[in-house]
Amino acid sequence: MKTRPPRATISDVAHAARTGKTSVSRYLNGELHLLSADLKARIEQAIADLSYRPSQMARGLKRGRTRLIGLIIADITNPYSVDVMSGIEAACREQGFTLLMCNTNNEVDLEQHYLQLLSSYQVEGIVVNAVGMREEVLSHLKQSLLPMVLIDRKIPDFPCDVVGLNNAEAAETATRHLVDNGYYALLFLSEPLGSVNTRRERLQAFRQVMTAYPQVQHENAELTLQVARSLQRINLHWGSDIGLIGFDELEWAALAGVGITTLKQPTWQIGCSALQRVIARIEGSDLPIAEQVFSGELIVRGSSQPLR
Amino acid sequence: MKTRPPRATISDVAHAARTGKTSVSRYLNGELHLLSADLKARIEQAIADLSYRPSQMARGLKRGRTRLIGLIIADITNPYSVDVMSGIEAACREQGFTLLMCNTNNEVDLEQHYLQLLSSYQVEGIVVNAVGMREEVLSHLKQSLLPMVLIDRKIPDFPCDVVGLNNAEAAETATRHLVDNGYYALLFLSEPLGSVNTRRERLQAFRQVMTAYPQVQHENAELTLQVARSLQRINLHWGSDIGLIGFDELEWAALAGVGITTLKQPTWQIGCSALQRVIARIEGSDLPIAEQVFSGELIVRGSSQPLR
DNA sequence: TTGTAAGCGTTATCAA
DNA sequence: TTGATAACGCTTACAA
Repeated sequence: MKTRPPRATISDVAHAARTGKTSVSRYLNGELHLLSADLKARIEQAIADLSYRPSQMARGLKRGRTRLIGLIIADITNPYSVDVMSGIEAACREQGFTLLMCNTNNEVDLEQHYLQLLSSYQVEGIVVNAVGMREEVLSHLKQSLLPMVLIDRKIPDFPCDVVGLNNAEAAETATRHLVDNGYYALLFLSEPLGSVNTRRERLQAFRQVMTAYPQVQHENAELTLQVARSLQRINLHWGSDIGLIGFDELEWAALAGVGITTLKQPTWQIGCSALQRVIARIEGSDLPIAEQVFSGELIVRGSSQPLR
Repeated sequence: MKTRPPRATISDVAHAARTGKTSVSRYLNGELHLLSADLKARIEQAIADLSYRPSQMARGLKRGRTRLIGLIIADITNPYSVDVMSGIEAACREQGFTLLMCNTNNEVDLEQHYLQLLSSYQVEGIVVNAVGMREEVLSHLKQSLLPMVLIDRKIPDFPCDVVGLNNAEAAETATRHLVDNGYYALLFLSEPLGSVNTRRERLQAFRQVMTAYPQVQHENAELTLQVARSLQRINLHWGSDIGLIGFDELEWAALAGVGITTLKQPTWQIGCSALQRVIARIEGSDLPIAEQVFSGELIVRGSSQPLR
């Protein structure tokens, strides 16, 4: 059993600098105008000598501000989430906050667990990356009274700031692209719609565009066996003259066959904005609850160019 | 400016249950045998009524144990890192620890920043996923006196527990596979070797295997312009009869062309073991510093099957 | 079986 | 300009 040396405390510093804790605290909090040059120097020296770092635990306890922000992610292995995370992380750093990341692995119990956990560490706000999160899980979040911002997905009947993609615009862009490229039958694939706003918005835009092109067959399918049936109904044989556009850019999209056309989301930007919004709430902003959407970008590759 | 209701404290609970803080604390810490059934019930009720959650800040301050573990990752967008992270996260949860994840983005300054940050939150130990981390950065870590475990990569001249892949075995497997499949000229590609043990170990195993096959041409190259030169020297034209094996399994490996053969690392397992090792150190284990290696698995796809 | 009081490392109040 | 001193919410001797 080895035992590590205890950290230096503010009292140690005060003692080494032959002064009181108050002055050291002032030094730490930038109230330098209250300190004589001499005292300032002594404190500086003592801190260096003891390589003292203030305890955020004690600080948080006393001030009630922990400078901690919680991030709840449904699926940490999702590339979209990783990108968003990266944006949030950068924004946190810039604003002097620290991120407590939690991965719920799409499990309801974990969701609860982490929500309580974050609360017990007194995070000042949370960002929820709801991509892939099941609905019954999201509803738990409503209980939390913390400043909170959702990413990508809204929670039905729960007013909350949301930052995400302009789904309608993006779906419209993608749909028109296919039509313009001469495809004569379109299939819209989606996970079960449920009350997930992103899916509904994309589908609605798709249908809207379709009304302008009565000659183009179209169909909607949930990602189940129903897909096969729909393919059959629009008389399309998988593997021959079929186009493909996916939401979310993928690292390997250019490598798979002729390349897959994707609709790229400004993920980093989304993460960054979400964080700024939480911080605004933490600082007490009472702006009306809002939805902030960003435009996507269509990255055209071989999969949406008709074969000759 | 909205103001949120203050959290209930242990005193509030004690008051509501008509008892003292001590009993509530005992209840919270599972010392139930010391409480009468009646008192236990009152406390339970009060906690529920106030939806009280103990403050980990105060707890950590008092006990000196924060149940926090820091994770330093060089590149959060690296799929390998994400997998490892996932394993660590699961192990943390099981052991009742919470993870503070930090992404250094391969930047030296951030490394320093996060090291101090983790220390100021009094994490009880750290795991460093050094994949992609520059050497001069790793050396900063030596300063930390915390229980620490490295993943994948060692730090030169710094004795520390390491968990990772059995690089020699893996490189040997991959090399033999190529030879067995009839390739007659092998090229070993690597980032600059530097003093990075993983790269050196893999290269050494490669050379070792090569001594057994004098008829097979081979060459080593750093991932620079030198690659082109080496390709030329072994008289190989990129695009025709060339095989490929990559370290680390990739989600899309099967989708790219004929598929890319990869050497899959047991990433999750590695993360999990690393965490268990840190915890052992936290609990005071003074086992000798050790290196724990796992075997990789060769996932054979088209890229290592010779074209006819 | 229950409760009182001291103290963890900070910051805030107030007096010197 | 400085510095005691009292909290912050919890755990833990120690008493009762």
